[in-house]
Amino acid sequence: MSGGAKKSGFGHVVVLPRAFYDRDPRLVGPDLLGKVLIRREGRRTLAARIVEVEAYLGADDPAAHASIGKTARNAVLFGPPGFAYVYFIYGNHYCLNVSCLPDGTPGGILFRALEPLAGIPEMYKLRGIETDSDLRKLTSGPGRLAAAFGITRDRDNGKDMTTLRSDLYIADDGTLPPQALITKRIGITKAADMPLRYIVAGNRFVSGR
DNA sequence: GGAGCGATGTCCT
DNA sequence: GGACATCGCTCCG
Repeated sequence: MSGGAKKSGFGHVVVLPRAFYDRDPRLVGPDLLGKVLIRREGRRTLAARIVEVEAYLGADDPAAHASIGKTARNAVLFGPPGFAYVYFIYGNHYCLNVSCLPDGTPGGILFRALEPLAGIPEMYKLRGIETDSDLRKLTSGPGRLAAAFGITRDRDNGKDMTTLRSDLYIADDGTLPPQALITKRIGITKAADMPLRYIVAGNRFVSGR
């Protein structure tokens, strides 16, 4: 904004409130496109624009972790909205979700791709890849973006993402909502035809084709 | 540039 | 014991 430059590069940002997530994931998903995921990493700020997400529902969605009922692992999905659900997959990768719908009703949004905005050198460091390697591969894919933001289950699962007191939250920086496209979800075998993937039209950081 | 596949930890049956 | 909301490396065209 105007005046003195801020280290983060962001001026007026508004953290998305809990009510934003207290809705069906099929409404929350497209509304998250264009919003900004922010991590306070020590004195540094990591920020990236959300360009690809997927909705995961409850009992009616066989691909959703919540479809098997509440367990120790997926409990966050059954809790109140606006909390981070982080799980470990394929022995190598973490994936970040945010819970939706009121306490007792499961649902969430998986973050699949981001467009880096600030703290890019730190993201490369966290990914453990060369600083001059392809920027598109930095945060394009759920495992990649989690690594770039230093997200782990121990550190972040169950964290409130609706407050500045948290070191991981989502904000609106005033960018106009982008045009959204809806497609089938990626990388699943069950319920693979449900149109629950939301992407920013034409954005080069979107994963897949 | 695309298909094939191994690595690897955790959870649930 | 098998499945898994992935990634990056091969090998082939």
